[in-house]
Amino acid sequence: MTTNIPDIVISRLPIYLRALDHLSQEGHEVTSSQELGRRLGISSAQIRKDLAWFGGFGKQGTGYRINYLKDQLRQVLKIEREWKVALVGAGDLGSAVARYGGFAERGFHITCVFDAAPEKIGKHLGKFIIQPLNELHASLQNNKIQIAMIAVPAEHAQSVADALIAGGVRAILNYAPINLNVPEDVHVQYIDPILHLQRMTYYLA
Amino acid sequence: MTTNIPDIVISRLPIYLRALDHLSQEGHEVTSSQELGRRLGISSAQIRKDLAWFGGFGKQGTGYRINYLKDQLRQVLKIEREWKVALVGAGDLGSAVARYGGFAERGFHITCVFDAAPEKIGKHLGKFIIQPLNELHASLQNNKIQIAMIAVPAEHAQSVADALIAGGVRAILNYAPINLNVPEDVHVQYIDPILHLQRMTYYLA
DNA sequence: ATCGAATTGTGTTACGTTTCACAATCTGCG
DNA sequence: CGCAGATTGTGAAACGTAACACAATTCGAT
Repeated sequence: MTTNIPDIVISRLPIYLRALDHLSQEGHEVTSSQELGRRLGISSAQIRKDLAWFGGFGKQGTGYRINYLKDQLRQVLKIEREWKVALVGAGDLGSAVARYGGFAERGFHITCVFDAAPEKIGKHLGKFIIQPLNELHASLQNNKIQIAMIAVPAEHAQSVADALIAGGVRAILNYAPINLNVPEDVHVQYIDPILHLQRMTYYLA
Repeated sequence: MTTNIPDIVISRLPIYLRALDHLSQEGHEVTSSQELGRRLGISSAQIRKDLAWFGGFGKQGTGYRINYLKDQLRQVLKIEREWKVALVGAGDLGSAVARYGGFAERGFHITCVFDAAPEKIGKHLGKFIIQPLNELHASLQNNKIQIAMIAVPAEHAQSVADALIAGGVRAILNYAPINLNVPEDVHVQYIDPILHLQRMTYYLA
């Protein structure tokens, strides 16, 4: 199967999964594309089309068994397994990220933390020991790390990204407010709250 | 001019603006759609089309004067002014948000901080005093606040959003991992790093 | 056993977005 | 001055995405 599934479809699957989790918690065992759509503000047709890329997960007349659908989506997204994650930057933002328990809870385990500042090296950040950047390459490779988060100042983000990629990282979550240039086979996602705010003010009076 | 500009166009303007800031800092005075596009991984045609929605900011043969274009974009996005922002939730995440200086730097001034926990009320968070939720409505209206950030647990996010909207908020930046149902005239943006990570694992081996 | 209400999966149509391609214009230089 | 090179703004074409609409199926009620 060489079908090329649109990235925009992939981007919605985690959202469906999140909604399915909530439905589970509320005691539901079965749901429908309509119910999901109502909750998410997405048309039921789109949800069905999205899921159809990966197979027929539902039953006509009945809908979708929530637990089954969750398992299937987790497999599609490859999050039924655990992932190791490197964190670069142990400043305010990096520290907050390292202390946040939500990543490990969801199977993303921070395994290494790096920082450039000599005075921080060797100190603990949560349960991690901060390593110097010159150990980055070796640590990434020893731990076979494919995912990294960047929480350094914008001016250093590109060189950090280059080093991460050289060390084998293929997915980057970038908290630095700058666009990264990366090879085609490397995936980058951006988190910049300012961008979101600036996008909304346009619509305000 | 009742032209309805696509939201996807609006969403790119802050990105252009960020890149223009970097170009300024590097000493450039003029740029072109090509140069911008190269930096951002966006086609030059798209950048020109996007900007053309708002007028001819460039000069044929020459390109765009960076400072002029920045000013124009800031006006379009309504970020040439200062905005007051309310923050709900003073837990780990809320505290990190409150302490982060980047918002004020960009004209988004956190003005009120709210939390449900009685033991936090009246304490300082950075330079803000944490207020109880029952003061939310009055404080929003007194301060004419239109923008809010939600940093409470998922299960309380919807009711907080409802209260914010009742108090006059029209733009919400939601850090809680849940979809919010809001009226048509209210804008919501989401920040959930887990979603970004789960979206990238699909492409990893 | 049959009916009716609910719901999926999907071919088709409608809509939205991006890219192409080029005339128009600008600048600097000989 | 007049030309070469660069670059914008934009109509038209190509591409991508979402919505529509319905046959097929399921299930519970009678």
